[in-house]
Amino acid sequence: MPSQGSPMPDKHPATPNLQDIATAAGVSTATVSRVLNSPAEVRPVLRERVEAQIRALGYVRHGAARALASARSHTIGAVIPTLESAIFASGVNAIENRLAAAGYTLLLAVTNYDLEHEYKQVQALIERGIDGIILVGREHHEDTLNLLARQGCPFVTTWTYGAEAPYPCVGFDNTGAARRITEHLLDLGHEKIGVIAGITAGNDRARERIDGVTAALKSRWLKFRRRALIEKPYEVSEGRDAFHTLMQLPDEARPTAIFCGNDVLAVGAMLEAQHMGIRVPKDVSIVGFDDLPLAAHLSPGLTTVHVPSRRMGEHAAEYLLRCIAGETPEPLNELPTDIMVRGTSAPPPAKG
Amino acid sequence: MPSQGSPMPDKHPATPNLQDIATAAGVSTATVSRVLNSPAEVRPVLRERVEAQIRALGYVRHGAARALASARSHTIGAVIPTLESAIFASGVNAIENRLAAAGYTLLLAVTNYDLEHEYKQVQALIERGIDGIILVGREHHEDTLNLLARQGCPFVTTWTYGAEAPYPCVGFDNTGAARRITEHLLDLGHEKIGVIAGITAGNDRARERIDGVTAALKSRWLKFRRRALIEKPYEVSEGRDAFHTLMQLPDEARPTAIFCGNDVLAVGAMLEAQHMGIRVPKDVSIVGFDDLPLAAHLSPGLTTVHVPSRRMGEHAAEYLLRCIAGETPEPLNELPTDIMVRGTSAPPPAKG
DNA sequence: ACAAATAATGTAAGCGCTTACAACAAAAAG
DNA sequence: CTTTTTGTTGTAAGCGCTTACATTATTTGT
Repeated sequence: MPSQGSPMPDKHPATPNLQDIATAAGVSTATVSRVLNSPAEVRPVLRERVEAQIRALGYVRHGAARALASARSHTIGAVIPTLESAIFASGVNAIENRLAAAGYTLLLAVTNYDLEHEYKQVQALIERGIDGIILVGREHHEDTLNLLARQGCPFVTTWTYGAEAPYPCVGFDNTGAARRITEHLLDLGHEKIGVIAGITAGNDRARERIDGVTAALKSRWLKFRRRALIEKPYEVSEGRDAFHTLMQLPDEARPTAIFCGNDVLAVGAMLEAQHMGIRVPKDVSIVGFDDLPLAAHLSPGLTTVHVPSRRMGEHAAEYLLRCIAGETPEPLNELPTDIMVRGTSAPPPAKG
Repeated sequence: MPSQGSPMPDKHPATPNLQDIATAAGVSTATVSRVLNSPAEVRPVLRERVEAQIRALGYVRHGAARALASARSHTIGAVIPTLESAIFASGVNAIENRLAAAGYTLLLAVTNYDLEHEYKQVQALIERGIDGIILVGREHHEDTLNLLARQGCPFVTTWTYGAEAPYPCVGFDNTGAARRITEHLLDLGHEKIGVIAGITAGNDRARERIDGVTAALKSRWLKFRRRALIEKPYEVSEGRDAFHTLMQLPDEARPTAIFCGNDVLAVGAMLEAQHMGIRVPKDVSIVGFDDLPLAAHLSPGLTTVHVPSRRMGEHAAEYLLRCIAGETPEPLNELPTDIMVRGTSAPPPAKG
C-alpha cells in the first residue's frame, strides 16, 4: 500500500511507473516490461495497447530500478586525462556516438593526468554501475586495476598499444610512431634533435614518445642530449616558451629539428619561430604528434603523426559493447598511425 | 533465500553488499548506511568498526539501489552539440570538475546540432535518473521542454542569455557581443563587412551572432548584403573556403572586414588569406568569436570575442547543485564577454 | 477430437539500498 | 530516584523493475 495518508488519490500526480501502464492497459507489469525489452514476445494486439498507454501517460523507464533488477545499467564510463585537448575530445565524441547508437550512455570522468584521481573517478563510475569502462594509457594505479578485476568490470585501455600489453587495448604504438617520425628527420640529415615533450609524470604516452626519439637516435649511433629535452604541459604558450629556450642554446647544441610531444606544442613552436624570425623548415624543422585538423592547414603544413582518434574511440566502444554482449573480442587491437610529411620538415641548413 | 542451488556457499564470491558489511561489523544495515551517508550520526566506535569492514571487504556502493531507494542519482546530464569544438570541450571540462568536487558525476550526451536528436538524448538521460541537466542554447524541441517539466527535472541553458529568457540560463549575450565587435570594425572605418557564420539550422547562437552584425550595421545606416554572408560548419577548411569565396566577389561587393562565427572559422580565414597572399589586417580585417587559447598566439593575434566557457560551466554546475540542494538560485545569469582587440583588425585600405 | 507441444501472460520474488519509525539507552531535569 | 529529553541503533517497508516459473491459451500431430 504505497499511500501515505495524504488526502490526494495517490496515483495521479508525478511520473507514471510500470504498474500504472500495466493497469491502464489491462495487463501485467511483466507484459509491459516485455513490450519494452523484447517486443517480439508479446502479441501485436497487446503490444499496441501497451504502447498506446506508454505514449498517453508519457511513461519513461526508471533506469535505476531497471539497473537494480537486471544488473545492467546500459552505461559505459570513460576516464580521460582532459577534455581540453582536442584529440581526446574527438575520441570521446566518437565513443559517445557509437554508444548512443547502441542505446548506451557515456559517463565521463576526467583525471587531469593524475593517477590517484583516476582511481577515485573509476570508483565513482563503478558505484554508478557502469557496464564497462574505457581508460587512457597503459599505466594505472594498482588499486584501480584491482578494483576493476574485483568487480568483474570489463575495460579497455586506449591511446596505447603493445604486443605484450597486459590488458585489453585499442590503440597505437606511441614509441614506434615517434621513432618513425624521428627517423624521417634523421633521414633528412638532422643530427641535433630537440624534444619538447608533454609532462611525463603519470603519462606513459608522453614517455613512450620520448623513448621513440631516443631509440631512433640510438639506432643511428647518435646521442640523445638531456639538454635538448624540455617537458611542458600541452599548451600553445608552453610550446612557444620551450622553443624559445631551445633556440637559446649555444650553436653546437642548438637543435636543427624539433620533435614535439603533440601538435599543440608544435603549433606553439611554429608560432614562436615566426615570432623570432626563424624560418621553418629552412632554419629548423618541427614535427608534431596527433595531426589535429589544423595541422594540415598551417603554412607550412605541419609534419606530424596521424593518430586515429575517432576510430580508436569507435573501436573501444565496440569492444566493450561486445564484451557486454558476452562475446570475447580480440583484446589487442593495434591501429595504424601515419607519418604525415608536410612542410615543416626539410634538410637542415648547410653547415656554416 | 538468494541461493540458487549452486554447490557454492553463496556469499563469498562477487561483490559484498551492505548486508555483508553489516553482518561482518555486527551492526544493522541502517547503521552501515548511516556511516556512509551521515557519519556524524554514528558513534565513533561503531563507525570505525564499520569503516574497517568496508575497507577489508572492498565494499563499493551500489548506485542503482541507492538511486532507487533515495530518488537521487548524484548524476547530472549535459547535452551539448559536439565535443569536437574546443570551446564546448573546455566548458564541459569545467562542469565535470565542479561536479566531481561535489560527488556528482557527469552523464554526457552529444546532439550534433540536431534538436530532434537532442530530445532523444534528454530522454535517455532522464531514464538514467539524472538529478539535473545542462542544455546548450535557448532553442529546444517542444517535447524536450515538456519532458523536463513533466519530470520536474531542474535544468539550465548555457551559451545563451537574454533578460527575458523563459528558462534558467547561465550565459552571455551572443547578439550583443557580435554587435560590439562589429561596431569595433565599423569604428575602424569598414563599411563592407562579410560574415562567415556557423550553420544556423538548429543553432540559435549562430543566428544571434548574425543578428548582432546586422544590428550594428543597421545602427550605422549600412545595409547588410546577403551575398556577403556564408554559412559553414565550424571547421578550419570551411573557413578557408568561405574566405576564398568572399574574396572572389567583385570589387564593389568584396568585404574589407570579415566577421567569423567562431575562431575556428577565423583561423581558416586567416590561413587562406596567407595562402592567397592577402595581408591581414592590411588588406582585410578578420575577427572571430570564442577566444580559443590559440587566438592570442597567432601573428597577428586574432581580434575576437572572449567567451567565458570555463566560468559558464562552473556556474551552470553550481546552479544545478544548488537547485538540488533545495535552494532557488537566481535563474538568469549573464556572464560578461570581452572584445579582445588584437592584430587582425585595422582600418580598411585606403580607397583605390 | 484428444494429447502433446508451443506460445503468450501472469505471479511474485527479489535486486541493494534508504529511511520512517520503533526501541532502547544514556543524560538532563525535576 | 523518577520523568523527560536526547542520542543511537535496529526493524522492516518499500523504491520500480526484471525474470524464473507457473498458468493458461493456441497449435500441431495423429
